[in-house]
Order: sequence, then C-alpha cells, then structure tokens
Amino acid sequence: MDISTREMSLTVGEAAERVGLTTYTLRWYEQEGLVAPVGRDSAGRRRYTESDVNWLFLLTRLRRTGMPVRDMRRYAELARQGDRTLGARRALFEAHRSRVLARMAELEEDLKVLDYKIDAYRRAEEELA
Amino acid sequence: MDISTREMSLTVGEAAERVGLTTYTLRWYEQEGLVAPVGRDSAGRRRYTESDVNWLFLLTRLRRTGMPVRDMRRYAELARQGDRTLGARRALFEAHRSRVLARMAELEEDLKVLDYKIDAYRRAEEELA
DNA sequence: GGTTGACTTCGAGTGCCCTCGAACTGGAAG
DNA sequence: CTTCCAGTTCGAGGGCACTCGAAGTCAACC
Repeated sequence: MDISTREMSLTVGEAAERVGLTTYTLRWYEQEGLVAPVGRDSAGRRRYTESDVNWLFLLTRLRRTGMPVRDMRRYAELARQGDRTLGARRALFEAHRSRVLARMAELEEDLKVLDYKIDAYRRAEEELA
Repeated sequence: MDISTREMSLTVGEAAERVGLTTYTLRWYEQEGLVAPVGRDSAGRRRYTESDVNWLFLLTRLRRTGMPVRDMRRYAELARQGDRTLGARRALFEAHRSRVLARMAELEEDLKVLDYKIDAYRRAEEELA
C-alpha cells in the first residue's frame, strides 16, 4: 500500500511499447521539450509514471492528427506553465480540431476521386473482357 | 477549329498554378517518373496538355491521401504500360482506398480525444473562474 | 563474479519530399 | 535592339521527424 507499490513506474522500453513509439523517439521527445524531464531511478534510468504515459499518449494523438512537433512543443510549454494557460491550451486544441475536421473533409473528397477511378477501371476492364 | 486552338497547352507555370504545385515540383515529378515526359515547344519548353493536367491533379489527390511518391511512381509505370495493367491499377487504388478509410477512422477516434480534452479544459477553466 | 541485456549520452546519419541557386536560353514587349 | 521574364538543366540544400552507432554504465541472473 506504500507509494512504490501504488505508483506504476515504467522503463523507457516499457513506456515506448505502451504508447507505440520507440525508445529513441521517447528520449528525443524529451530532449525536444515535448515531455518534461522524466524522473530517474538511482542508476540514472528514466522511470515513467502513469501521468507521463498519459501525456505521451496524448502526444501520439496530436502527432497522428498531423500536428507538427513545433506546435506540440508549444503546447508542452503551455502545460508546464500551469493553470493560467488553460485558455491558451483550449484555444490550441480548438484550432487543431478545426484543422482535423478540414482534413477529414478533404479526405472524403479525395475518397470520391478514388471511388470514381476504381469504377472507371472496372468499366474499362469490362470493356476489354 | 484546328488542333492548336482546340488543344489547350499550358506552360509549367500555368500548369503548376492549376494543380496547386510549384514549378519545381512539377519538374521534379517528371524527373522522378511520376509524370511521363511532357511535350515541348520549339524552344524546348514544356507544354502541358489537358490530360497532363488531369494526371497531375490525380497525383495531387493520391499525394494528399498519403500515398508515398514511391507508390505513385509504381502507379505511373503501370499506367504507361497500357490496358493490360488496368487490373493492377484498380487493385492499387482499392488497397489505397482501404488505407484512406482506415486513416479516416483513426482521425475520428483522435477527434474524440481532442473533444474530450477541449471539454476538460473548459471544465477546468470554469472551476478556476 | 562474470555475462547479459537494457539502459545512458552524444553526435551523426537517414528517408522523404521537395526547394532552390546558378548559369544559361529564348520569345515577347517597348 | 535591348530589356525582361519565364523557361531550361544540374546538382546542392533544407525541413521535418526520427533513427542509429558508439562507447560506456549498471542491475540482475546463473
């Protein structure tokens, strides 16, 4: 029931596996300021807490939705400044949300082109058969 | 009514503007084999036909949906081989279509995370107010 | 107590997709 | 006829996001 049993603590390798990034990337994210310096054990090895992992997970979603690392860094900086940046962080997310929606709309348009082409190929194949 | 008035013929700059790429990129695409060698005028300048532009437009959609240049080249090679590759090209598009659908589903999931965060920030801001 | 394997830092290298600078050419406008 | 602009080729350069190699350390297991 003490802190050490209650708190999860993962090595860089374990954390990497859970969030679907490589250990290289995790260290690089830290170096780039996307992640606040991670705690270390007595041997100097990184120990990732649950909240570290949650943060990393969020980063993977931002990344996957096309947010540049530069903007993720800006977001991380805001987060480090505490509650007074809540508004700015929300604004950042709202702006990003719009971009994602736009991207989705774009993909839907592009999908139509793909469908059109697939159909055209189908018809052309039939023509030839 | 002769061919020269009926056929449109654009310079690299004009073609670039129409498809939303730069002249650099258009030349590079040609060099990379994404576009078959474009016709030239008497001075050696590229002249893009309507079908060149259509092809380029299609490439922009493939690109925008995340197809790597490598795959676009493969597709271009198939297209250059004529009707006998219709099936292969359709297969290529169908596979790509699946990837795009998967990508869209992913984005929808990610959007939920964004929405959740936006809401969390909103609630936290209210808490503080 | 030696071997193994995962960790550490640092800087260099990679892959993708353009993007550009330099030097030149040729057609069109004044 | 000069000026200008948009084109030409070639190879080099750049931005982004990792990815890796080297050299070393340390805890854990047999």
